[in-house]
Amino acid sequence: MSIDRRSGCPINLSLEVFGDRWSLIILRDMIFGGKRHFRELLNGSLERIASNILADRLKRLMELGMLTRADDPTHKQKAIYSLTEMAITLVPILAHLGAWGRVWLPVSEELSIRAELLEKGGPPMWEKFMDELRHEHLGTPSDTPPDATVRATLQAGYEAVVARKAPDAG
Amino acid sequence: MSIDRRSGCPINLSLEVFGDRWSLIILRDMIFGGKRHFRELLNGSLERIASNILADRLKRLMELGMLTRADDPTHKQKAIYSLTEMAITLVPILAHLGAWGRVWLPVSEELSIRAELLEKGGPPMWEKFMDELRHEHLGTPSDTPPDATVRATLQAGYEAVVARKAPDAG
DNA sequence: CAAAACCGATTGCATTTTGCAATCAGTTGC
DNA sequence: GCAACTGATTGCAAAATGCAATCGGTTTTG
Repeated sequence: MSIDRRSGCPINLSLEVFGDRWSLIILRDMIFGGKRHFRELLNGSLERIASNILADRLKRLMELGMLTRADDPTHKQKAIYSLTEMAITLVPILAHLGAWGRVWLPVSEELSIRAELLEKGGPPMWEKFMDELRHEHLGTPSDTPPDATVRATLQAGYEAVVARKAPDAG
Repeated sequence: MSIDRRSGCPINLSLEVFGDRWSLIILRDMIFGGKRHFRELLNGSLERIASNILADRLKRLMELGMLTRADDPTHKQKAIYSLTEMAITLVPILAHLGAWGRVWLPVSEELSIRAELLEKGGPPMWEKFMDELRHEHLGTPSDTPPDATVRATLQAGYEAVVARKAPDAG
């Protein structure tokens, strides 16, 4: 379950951490979707992860130091998963990954608007986003009002595209 | 063999292209190691890829438009694999991946010096490297002398570390 | 206060992918 | 002519994945 260490190459070691089809999807949903609970990740992801794979990856990501798990005080069974600093610093990689995919792959418009905004925001926006994630997951202080967060900005962009594409829904 | 399209999310689509343990290793060896032939990739990689996996991934990467294959005029059996623009634009992602791995994972000193130099060089160095790769793989013009290439710079850094660690070898 | 919905998983099982070693037919160099 | 090398392919065991059903417990609902 832990890391292979086929070689000490940084790219290889990074791939051994998240070089699979699901680990980064889970982290994406936590980072951009704000998901913190098992069921949110299970039912919320577009790619329909299976529950045993999700359980396995959450365990693995915890062992690797990317996530921590805590009991939810409001519900005796609920677990809250938090990103560690190690996972939060993946933001620039996810931004690049999204930008690359947007250029070369058949992305859908509504799902790529976030990547576009994040790319245009550049490193300053990524830094701000990482600070927000540190506040949210690690409890560090922050003075960003809840409606001016990067996540809210990305979400607003997404909703604007959806509204434009289906103007007379409802 | 081709892409799954579990969703149109750019991050997901990117993962479906190289979200496995070997695809990026192969591209890494072509980009940083200058490998162009099957046997070079087979015997050259530190991680000891199996020949069937290598054949499978080369085929897959060609189908996805990341590589092209041409006959080597000097040897009727030899194939030369070339990066496409799609693959060359992975350089910034590989640079970030290496930088992240260097911070968080137990990298070896001699194998991470390249990542360190590439990180310190920043986007200007990445652009220069991509131009060199375009020259090497796509035949576009370039006026960089062969000894001043980014790859040569990275290689020199690697050899300096190796020499320092074993000063009286040979 | 019982039924229903929800909680984070776990189990069983079929399918797919991986990893490894051996091998292939053709080409080249000596 | 023969050994070494070329890009692969084959057979097979082991591991990972995908899917559906289920678990024991908690909370909400009528």
